[in-house]
Amino acid sequence: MGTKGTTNRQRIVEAADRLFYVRGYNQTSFSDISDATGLPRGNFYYYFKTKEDILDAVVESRIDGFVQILHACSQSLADPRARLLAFVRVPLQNVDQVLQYGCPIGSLSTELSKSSAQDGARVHMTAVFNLLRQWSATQMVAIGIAEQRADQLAMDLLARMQGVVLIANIYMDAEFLQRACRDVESWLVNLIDHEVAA
Amino acid sequence: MGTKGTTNRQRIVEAADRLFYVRGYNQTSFSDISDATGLPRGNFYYYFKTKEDILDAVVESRIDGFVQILHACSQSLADPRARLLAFVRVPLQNVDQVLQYGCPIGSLSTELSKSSAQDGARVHMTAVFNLLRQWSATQMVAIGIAEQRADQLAMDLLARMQGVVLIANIYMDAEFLQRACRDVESWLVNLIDHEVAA
DNA sequence: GTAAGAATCATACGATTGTCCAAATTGTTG
DNA sequence: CAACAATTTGGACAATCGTATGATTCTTAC
Repeated sequence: MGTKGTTNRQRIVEAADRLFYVRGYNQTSFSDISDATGLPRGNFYYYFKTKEDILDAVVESRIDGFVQILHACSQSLADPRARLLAFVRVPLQNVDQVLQYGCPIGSLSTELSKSSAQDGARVHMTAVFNLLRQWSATQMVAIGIAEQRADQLAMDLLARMQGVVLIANIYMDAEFLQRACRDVESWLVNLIDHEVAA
Repeated sequence: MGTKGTTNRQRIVEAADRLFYVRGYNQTSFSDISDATGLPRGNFYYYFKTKEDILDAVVESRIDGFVQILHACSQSLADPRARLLAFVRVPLQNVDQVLQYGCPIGSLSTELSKSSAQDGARVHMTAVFNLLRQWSATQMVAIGIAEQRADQLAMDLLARMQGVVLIANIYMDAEFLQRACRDVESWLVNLIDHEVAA
């Protein structure tokens, strides 16, 4: 079978993934992907009918990546609290990228929420948020928080992290990123204690 | 003098302002602005040498708008606490726009933080954030919070609001927007009491 | 070894992009 | 009215965009 084929397809998706993050979706051209991969432009249309198909593949790839990461996190950490705290610390493990380009999910979702592309892209991208949202809520339920409340808190957690990353990106302020992440951590700890006690 | 000239220039800036918000900067073409204003494309280059100059004018216009709003807020509300609470409630007064297009400042800043445009645009756009940051910090200092701590809290406030608006936009969730804004409100109130007491 | 199909390549298309300019129009002043 | 500057206009520009196609190479099965 196409061992080389899937390789090339994967190279396209990987290059597009990074470019969509660094330069944005609309500002990434087929020439950019061509330059990044070394593959000629015409080859793309063998794997993808349109540019939005590449975006869909990138989103799907990101979802797969997160699924793997979250799965590995769930296996290496038994305590749901520890899992959530590890999740909060994710931005601190890619400080430079976060400061330069913001959150890969948040920035792309924001771009796609503009009324330029079809609704398909917007819907697909929110799937990534749904994944993180449901995973976070699941951990909270495991701690002992009611399901409905857990979903609320999961959205709050995503909102806080997105806000922190956005401001850190705007100001390219590493110090703020670290401090604010710690604040989210302690907020989460206090909140869990308080919620479970009730 | 150019009474008609400044009018046309203003019309361009106003149309660009809305289009940059609704469709994004990169996805707004000169044809779009031409269609929105009824002015021919060629006319833009009498007032602006480049597209980025239009962006600069839009940013300047937004700064002026915020300066006026904040000034009016400072005059109508004597209590700094009330001013901050009114600031937090701003997203609730433009719910539909926020849900559809997100925050005018945050989304545009995020777009410009990508490595497509020159640094000039990025720097100019952060000026809007600086305005809100300094104003918020000023209110907190007026309440009795130390200057350095007030700046930290101002950034936290901006981060929380940005996060709430971003998530509300992604999910187009009006209910979350209202609840989360109230949460930020109560966080702010509790925080002020706690900080001032110390 | 050769036919069939998958995969790769170079090239070209029409549309749109931001940019620019040389006339045409308007408005102001002597 | 004439002269001059300020403003407006429509079209043309090179470049790039996403898209598309026909030919070429590679892989595989019989």
